[in-house]
Amino acid sequence: MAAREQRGRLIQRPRGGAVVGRTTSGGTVHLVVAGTNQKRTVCDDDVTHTSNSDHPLRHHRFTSAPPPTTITTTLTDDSAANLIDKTRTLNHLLEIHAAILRHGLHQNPILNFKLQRSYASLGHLDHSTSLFRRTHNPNVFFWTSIIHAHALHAAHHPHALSLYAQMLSNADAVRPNAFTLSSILKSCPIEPGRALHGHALKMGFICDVYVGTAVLDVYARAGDVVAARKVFDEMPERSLVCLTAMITCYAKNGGVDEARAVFDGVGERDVVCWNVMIDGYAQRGLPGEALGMFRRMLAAKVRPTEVTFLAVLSACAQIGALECGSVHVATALVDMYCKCGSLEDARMVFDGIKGKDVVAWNSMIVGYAMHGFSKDAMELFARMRKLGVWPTDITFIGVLSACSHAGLVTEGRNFFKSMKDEYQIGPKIEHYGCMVDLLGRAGLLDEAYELVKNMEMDPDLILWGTLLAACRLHGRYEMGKQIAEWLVRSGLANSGTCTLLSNIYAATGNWDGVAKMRTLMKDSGVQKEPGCSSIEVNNRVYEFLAGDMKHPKSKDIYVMLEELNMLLKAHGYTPQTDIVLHDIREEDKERVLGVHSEKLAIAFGLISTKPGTTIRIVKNLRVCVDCHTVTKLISKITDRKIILKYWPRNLESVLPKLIHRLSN
DNA sequence: ATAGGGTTAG
Repeated sequence: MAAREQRGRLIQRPRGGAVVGRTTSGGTVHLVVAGTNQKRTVCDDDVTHTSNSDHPLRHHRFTSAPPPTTITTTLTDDSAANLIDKTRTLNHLLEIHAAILRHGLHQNPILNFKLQRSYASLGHLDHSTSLFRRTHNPNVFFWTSIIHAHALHAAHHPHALSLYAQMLSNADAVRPNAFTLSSILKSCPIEPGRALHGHALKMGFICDVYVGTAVLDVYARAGDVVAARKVFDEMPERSLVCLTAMITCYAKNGGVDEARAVFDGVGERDVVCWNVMIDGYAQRGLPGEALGMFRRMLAAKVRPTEVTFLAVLSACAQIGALECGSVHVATALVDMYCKCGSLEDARMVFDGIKGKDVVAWNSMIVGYAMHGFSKDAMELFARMRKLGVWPTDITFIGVLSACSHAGLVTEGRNFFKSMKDEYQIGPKIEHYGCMVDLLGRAGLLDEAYELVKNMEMDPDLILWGTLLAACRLHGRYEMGKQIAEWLVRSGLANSGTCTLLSNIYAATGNWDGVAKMRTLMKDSGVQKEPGCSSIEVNNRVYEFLAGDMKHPKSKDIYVMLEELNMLLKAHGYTPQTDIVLHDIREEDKERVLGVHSEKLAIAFGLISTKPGTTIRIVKNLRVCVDCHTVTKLISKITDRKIILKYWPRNLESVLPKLIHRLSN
């Protein structure tokens, strides 16, 4: 045992210091020892041999963690190989190893090989090396495998080089091939790397795309862009990995533009390729470009990894927007994409999060629910529960509003009940809000009103507003009028209440009431925030107010609107003029409706983006019924996906702001 | 029968 340890040290640090280089002369490869510049031959005795009888594992019994598979007494070469391939834990591997020794199968080089690889891949290089050391005359496969195992971690690179040197100078002189070369190149700094490049050229290995890429990478790591490019240019074929190595080389050595040029020429990009480009921009201090790339990556349906998040985080940090950990950042991104209406992008980021916490689940569930993807929200909730993640009150906001959007009254009632009974989460006013919305939308206004009256807390204006909106939706004007007038009388009303009451008056033809409300709103100073719709085109955010003429393309926008109007009417659309709060002529009402800010934004989106592009509008106020109908029709007529999102300004969070900032 | 290349901090 002591002798083996001593030999181990000897191999790691040969006489004179670490092996860092070697030279080629006339096709013969010699080893150069650092510091001495002496040539040295590693003798065969450096390789330890052990026999089955003295193996420490022979009588090993494992008591902790039962093995996943029972090892039968009839272990064969094939079944043993099979077991090794399926092994995922060290304990199980040790168990199999012991069984192999007990059955005398340890002579089988394939089994030994597989064991050695398994130990290495499970992160136990020590076991792997010790097994390799006990192997008689390892062939080129064994050598390549053990060298590769050492090449995977920078800490073991000197040892990998030492092993390579031993392989060359062994009595049996195992000759390296392209596989061996590509493995050892990973461990090489520029100096032995350059020599190996020469060797690869001489032996014709340089034509191998793996070797070529590894050589390119050696120069890239050393910052020799010219040499790397030369290797790249002379390669007979270029894989995605090779292209990525070239992009990395440029990106890391101050040539983002050159990197981008190569990147643009890549046909099918994978996540690593995108990561390199995103990180390249982030490292060059171009966070806007980095985030733009990230968005493009998501658009290309490439799922981000934690490396992506790191680069994106770095870009965000440069803008000074984020100061939190990576699950949090990823969740913030999910949230951001949900709020911007990009549910697919949000989902892509969500799926990439390792170790999702309940906040991450909540963001995605609420995101789906808020955009009417009730089924997805419910499915995600079920999956979350299956994985044992305990819901919070926010989860139920998502679940309940999903029920509300889908009209699932019974399910909603059950969730509301289970929230208290099963999960011990006391409903907050927001949950009552969801229930009122659910019942209200379903026309069950009396039940909704009862719920509000029996709440353990005082209803707020949002809750009343929900109920009032439902009253208007189902024509329950009397109930709505009573509630709203009471709110106005008790001085609780806000602009929303007044607007709704005006709506109700207008709907019932009570123009005196409408006029009274207008005066009241003016006098009491309750002001309606002007409706404003924004749209992002070519990385710029454009804002529109109702009847806006300030946009340079206003003329085109209005021409487009007129054309749309014609088509809409041909599709049977009639403007819902009853929502207009002015006692004016019918055609004037139509005119007022026709220039609502979201319609202008949509028209602008249609004339300034390519056919088929999704149009995303964010509006600060709720979208009126007419605009909702029109938007759905326009989407159908123009065959465009249109996302019209209500997002109040005062609730705007950091990330949507970030997007706006980046866009300006 | 058994092996290989590209992305991660200031």
